[in-house]
Amino acid sequence: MSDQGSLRSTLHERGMRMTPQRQLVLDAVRELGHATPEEICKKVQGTAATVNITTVYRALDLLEQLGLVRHTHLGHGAPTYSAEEHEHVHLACHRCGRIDEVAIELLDDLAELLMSERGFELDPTHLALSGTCRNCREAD
Amino acid sequence: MSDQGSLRSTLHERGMRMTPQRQLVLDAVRELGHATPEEICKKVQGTAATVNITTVYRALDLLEQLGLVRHTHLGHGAPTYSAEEHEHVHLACHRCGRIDEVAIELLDDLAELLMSERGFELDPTHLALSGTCRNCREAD
DNA sequence: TTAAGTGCAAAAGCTTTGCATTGCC
DNA sequence: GGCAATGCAAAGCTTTTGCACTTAA
Repeated sequence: MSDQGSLRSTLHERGMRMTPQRQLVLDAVRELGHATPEEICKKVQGTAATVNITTVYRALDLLEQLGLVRHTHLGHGAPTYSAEEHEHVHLACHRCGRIDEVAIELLDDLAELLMSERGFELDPTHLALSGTCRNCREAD
Repeated sequence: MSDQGSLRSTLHERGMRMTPQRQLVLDAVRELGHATPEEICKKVQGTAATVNITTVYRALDLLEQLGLVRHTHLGHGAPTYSAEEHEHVHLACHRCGRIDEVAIELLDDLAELLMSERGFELDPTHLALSGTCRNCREAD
């Protein structure tokens, strides 16, 4: 992952800057683990109350282009953003909504299979796997 | 899958009916493969122009409760609905948006692993796997 | 100076809700 | 008649867009 300095350079090459708002959004994403744009906005507004949710959306887009954050569809509703170093596969229970995480290596075999059979390069962190968690199954 | 008759009985037990609108929605879902509520609505309106999108949403909810259709999040934006017998795993290319399908058995090993390690019962049809398709990779 | 970045308001997409009307049983 | 189902309009929620103002290089 790029450090502060190289991030600034990357932005500078594109005629862009690391503004306080963008830094706050990045900090919030890193701190919150995975969070919706609105949650991120709330967090940011804890420090800088006037930051608008529009700016949060724009900052998230930019940070995603830069490869610093990514978003994941954990289930219905809003996507959640997480820092790039937060590399897990998400398991979303569609009964209770709980999100669990497993090591990304669990998908290695599948990824290889998809590549050899279809030429499809799997991005295992982008979407959650959906199903029923142990608790909910046992509650049946 | 239940046939016409048993479907009617199931509905009847709940004090509900198989209305023309619901039948049209079910037909449209089966015919279209996977389609958004709006696409389904357009299709239905080809036959019965006055059917409202509200009714489509309500019919889809009901048909999903009855296990006749299911919805899948193929990526950003609207979910797509497909008939229950339409059992594939979806591969969504996040570059070009193309949707490909692979046999569900490809996930058997993974499903078994998740069950034994986490007690998580995978529902492989609910969410698409995200990545980059061959065309887009070769276009690099 | 000037182009990027921001905030605000409004628009846009998707989905749900409230309510009066319709039509089966 | 009574209740489910429908259509319509309006509201709700998330996200995007347009635009004028601000600010850092």
